[in-house]
Amino acid sequence: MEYNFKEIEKKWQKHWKDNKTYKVEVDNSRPKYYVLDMFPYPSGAGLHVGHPLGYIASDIFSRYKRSNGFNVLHPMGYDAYGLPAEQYAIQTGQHPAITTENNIKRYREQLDKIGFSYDWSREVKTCEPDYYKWTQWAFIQMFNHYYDNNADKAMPVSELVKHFETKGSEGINAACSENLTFSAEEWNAMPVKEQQETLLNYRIAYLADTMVNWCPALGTVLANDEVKEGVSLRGGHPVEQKVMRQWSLRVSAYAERLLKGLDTIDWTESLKEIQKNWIGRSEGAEMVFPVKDSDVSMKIFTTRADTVFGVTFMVLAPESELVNQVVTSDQKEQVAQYIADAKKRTERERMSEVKKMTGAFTGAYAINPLTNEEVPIWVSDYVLAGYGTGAIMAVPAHDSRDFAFARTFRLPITQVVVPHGEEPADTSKWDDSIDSKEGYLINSGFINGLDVPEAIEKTKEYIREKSIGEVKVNYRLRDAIFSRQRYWGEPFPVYYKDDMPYTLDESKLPLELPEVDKYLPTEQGEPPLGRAKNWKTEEGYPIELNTMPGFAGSSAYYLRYMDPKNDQKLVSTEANNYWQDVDLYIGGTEHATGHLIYSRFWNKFLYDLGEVCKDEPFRKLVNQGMIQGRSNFVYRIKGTNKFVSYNLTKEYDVTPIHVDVNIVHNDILDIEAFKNWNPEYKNAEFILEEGDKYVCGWAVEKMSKSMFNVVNPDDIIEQYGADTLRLYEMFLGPLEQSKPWDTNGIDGVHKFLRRTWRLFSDRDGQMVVTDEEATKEELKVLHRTIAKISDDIERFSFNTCVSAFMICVNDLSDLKCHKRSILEPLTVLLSPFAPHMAEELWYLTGHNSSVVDAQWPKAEEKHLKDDSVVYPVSFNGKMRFKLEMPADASKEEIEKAALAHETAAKWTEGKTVRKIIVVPGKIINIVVG
RNA sequence: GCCCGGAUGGUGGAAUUGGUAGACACGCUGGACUUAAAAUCCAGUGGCCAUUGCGGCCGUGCGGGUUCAAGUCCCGCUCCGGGUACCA
Repeated sequence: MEYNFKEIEKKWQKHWKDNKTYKVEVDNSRPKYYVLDMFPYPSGAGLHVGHPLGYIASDIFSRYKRSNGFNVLHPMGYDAYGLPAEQYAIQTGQHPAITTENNIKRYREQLDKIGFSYDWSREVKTCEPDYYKWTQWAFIQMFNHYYDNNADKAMPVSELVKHFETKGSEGINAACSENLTFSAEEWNAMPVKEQQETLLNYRIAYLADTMVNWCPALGTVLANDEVKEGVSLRGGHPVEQKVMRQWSLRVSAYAERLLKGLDTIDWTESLKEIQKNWIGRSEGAEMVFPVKDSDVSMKIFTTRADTVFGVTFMVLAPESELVNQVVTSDQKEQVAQYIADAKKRTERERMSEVKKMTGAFTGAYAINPLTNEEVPIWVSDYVLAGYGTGAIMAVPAHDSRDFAFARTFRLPITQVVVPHGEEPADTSKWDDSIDSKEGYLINSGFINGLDVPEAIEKTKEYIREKSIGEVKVNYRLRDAIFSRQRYWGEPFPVYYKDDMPYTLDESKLPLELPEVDKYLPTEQGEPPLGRAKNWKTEEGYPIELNTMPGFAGSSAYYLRYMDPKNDQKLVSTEANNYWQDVDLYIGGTEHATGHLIYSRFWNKFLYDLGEVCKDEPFRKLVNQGMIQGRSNFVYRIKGTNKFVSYNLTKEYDVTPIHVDVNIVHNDILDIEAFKNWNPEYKNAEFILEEGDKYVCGWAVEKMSKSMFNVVNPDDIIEQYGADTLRLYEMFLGPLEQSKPWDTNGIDGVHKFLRRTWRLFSDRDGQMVVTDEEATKEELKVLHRTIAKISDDIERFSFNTCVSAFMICVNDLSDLKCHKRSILEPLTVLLSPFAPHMAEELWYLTGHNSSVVDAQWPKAEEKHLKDDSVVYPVSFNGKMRFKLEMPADASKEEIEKAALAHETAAKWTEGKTVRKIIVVPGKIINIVVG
C-alpha cells in the first residue's frame, strides 16, 4: 500500500485516545520533565496555521524526553475568560459561556487532528468554577498578606495587626502605598473602618484610589501592559487617565526579586531585557528641598545628585498634592487653569506633543539644600505623578526635557558637567542639553573638578551626612490594577461592610459568576454584575461588582495542571514536589510584560506562603516567532475587468487586489477558482504570461481574514496529513524567527515522508524490511543521523532536524537499504516529528507496543568515525583541490601529500611556500608568496 | 531618542568553537517513463567570463581592520524588524 496518511492518522489518534497513551501520573521512580505551551484564548476564528508552531515544537520535545526515559507532563487548557466573547455577547445576547464553549470545542477538534501528546485528562478552563476557585483563593491570600521588606517576603496581615496593637507603626518596614506613622495608642483608638482603611495601605491585594487607564469604549480600566501608545491593546480604543477606587496587586513589592530572579532562569536575552526595562530599576537619591516661607518641603528623586548645583527650577506633576500646598494666592488661578487643561489632554495628545512644553508657575520657591539658592517651583505634565515622588529638580543644561522647558519659559540654564576634552560653553547658544554621563564638574562648589562617578559618590555621602535625603532605589514597575468593570471574568470573593472590603470565608468558594439580563453597565453606571439578582452574602452584605482581569486566570494555571482535580488545594504538596516547575515553556514574546511578569509574581507570592516549592515557575523559556501571512495579489487594469499577470504589470496601469491564497499555488492563480471566488470576477478576462500562466504578486503581511491570507491547518491536514503539517512547520525555519507562512515547498516535505514509507514497503504494499546485517556505510548514515537529530533537538533546531532526516532517507534510498536494524532506530527518531507514520511503521515492523515508549537510540562513536578524511587544500585561503588522507595520517604526511599533489604545482610555481597550516580532520592551508 | 534582534542565490533557509559559503528543500531548465496527464526517477541550477577541454575571477547589506584563513571576531555606517518611551 502507498502511504495513506488519512487512514493512518485516524487510526492512531483513536488508538492513543482509547489507550490513554499520553496520560501521566506522579511516578517517583522516574525523573519528571514538564513541557508547557502558553494556553490559548479560544477565539471565534479558530486556529490558523501560525498557532500550532510552538505546540508542535513542544510536542516534539515532549516525545523526545519521553523516549529518553522521562515522565513528561505535557498538558493543555484554555484561557477562557476574555473580552471578545463578552463583546459578542453584548451584540448578540448570547451568553459568553456558550460562545466560549463552542470555540473550545472547535479548538479541540483542530488540535486533535494534529496529533499532540497532551494529557487531556488534566485540561483546565479558567472560566470553570473548580478552576477559578483557586484564582479567588489566591486573591484572598493576597488580601490577607503584606510584604515585609525586612523578611523580604509576604507575611500575614494578622501579624501586622499584632505589631500595630503593641508598637504602632514603629519598626515596620513594609511595602505600602503611603508611609504612615502612628502609635499603638493611636491604632487602638481608631474606629474599625479607619483600621481597615489603614490595612489596605499594606495588603498585597488592596483597594485604593489610584490613577488608572480608563477605556471608555470598553467601559473598563486596563493594566499598564494592556495599553500601548495611549490606546487599548485589544481594539485600539483611546485610553484616559482617571482616578478611581480600584483593586490593585502590589507587584511593585516584588520588583527587586522579579529582577534578580531573571539571572537564575534560562530565558532568551531579549525577553529578559524587556522585563528588565519594564521593571526599570534605577538607583539614585531622594532629596528634600524646603519650600521658602513655608513648613512644606519637596521630596524629589534623582539619579544624578551630582548635578544639584545645576538646578535652576523645580517641577511638580499636575496631580501632585504639593501643588495646592505651595501655590501662592496670586498664582492660584493660573495654576488651577493649567491643571484643568492638562487633565483634558488625553494620554494620546500628551504623547504626540512630547516636544511641546506646557506648564505654570506656582509663585513659590524652593531652597536648594546644597547651595541655599532659591529656585522657582513650576507645575508641568512632563513630570509624571506615578514615578518617583511626582516632583523633580530640573537641571536644564543636562536633561533635554528640562532644557526644552527652560527655553519655553525663559528660565536660566547653568552648565555643571563638561565632557572630557571640551571647554565650558555659553548655554544661551545651545540647541539642546548636553550629555553628562562623562566629564568633570564645574560651578559645583565642593565637587568642582571631580569626575562624574566620584562626584555622584561624594554628593551621596554629603546628603547622608547632612540628612538632606537618602540613597534610594526606584522602580518603574507599577502595581497591577486588578479590577475590570466587565462581566466575563472571575468574581471577587469580596463583600462590603460599612464601605470597607472583607473577603469571603474560603469555605464559600468558589463564588460563582451570577447570571445577568444584559452584559452592559447598569443605568447608574455600575459594572454588569450590578444587574445580578441577590448579589450579596447570606448576611445581606453587598458583593463586589468588579471582576478580575484576564491575567488572573493565567497566573497559576501551570500549577493547577500538576493536580487539576484537587478540591482541597490549588496543588497538593506531593504533586508540587514531584513536578516542581516548568522545565520548558514555549510561547510568544507578546506576553513579556503581562502574563510572564504576573505569573512570576503570583508564583513568588505562593512560594512565600509555602504553597509551592520553587521561587521561579519557568526554568527555560523559548519564544517561537510569529507566523506572518503571505498575501497574493492579482492586478486589475484600471477601469476594466481585465487582470494582467505579475510580470507584465509594468505595461499597464493596474490596481493590486488581494486574492485568497488558498486558490493560488506556487504563485500561480487557479483562474477557474478565482472566477467562482467572487461574482464580480465571473466574467473577468486575463492577460497571461509564458503561454498560459497567471502569476500573482506577493507580500508579507499580518495573517488576517481581510488580507485573504489565512491558512487553516485543517485544510493542510486534509490535503497532506498532520505529519506533513508538523514537519513542514518545523522545516520553515528556526523556531524563534518570525517568518511568513508560504505553502510553496510543502510538497517537498510530503515527498520526503513518501520516500521514507518506501524504505519499508514496495509499491504493492508488501513490507520489504529484511533482517540482513547492515553494512558499515548504512550504519554510518544511521548513527550520524542519530547524533545530529539528538543534538539538534536539544538545541531546539528543529528545521535542521528535518533536513537531516531528508539526507538520511536520500542516502538510505541510494543504498537501497531496507534493513530492520537501520529502519527501526530511524522510526524512533522520526516518531516525535511524524508520530502517526512512526506508529504505523513500528506496528508494521512487528511491534505490539507504542513507539512513544521505544527507547531513544544512542549514537555510537565507532560508527561515526571515518577511516579517511577528504581535506580541502587551500592556497592563501582559497580552496583549490581536495585530498583524501587516512584519518590517522600525521601532519607531516599530510603536508607532504598536499605538496606532492598534481594540482599543487600550479599554485606553487614561481612562488615560495612560506607556511603550511594543517588542522587535522579539518583543512590544509598553504601560504605562498 | 534609548535598548534588543536581524540582513547569505529567484524563494525558505544551512554552515554548532573562525577552517570547503550556499547543505536540505521550493521554484526553474532539460531529459527518461507514458497515447496523454499525474506520480516517479535522472541531470543541471549564485553571478560574470570561458565553455573545445581544463578552468578562472567575483561573491554572505556597505566601508575599513585583525588572521595562514572571516558569513562567523573588532571598529565605523546603511537598511529592516521588535520592545520601550517625557521614568528624572
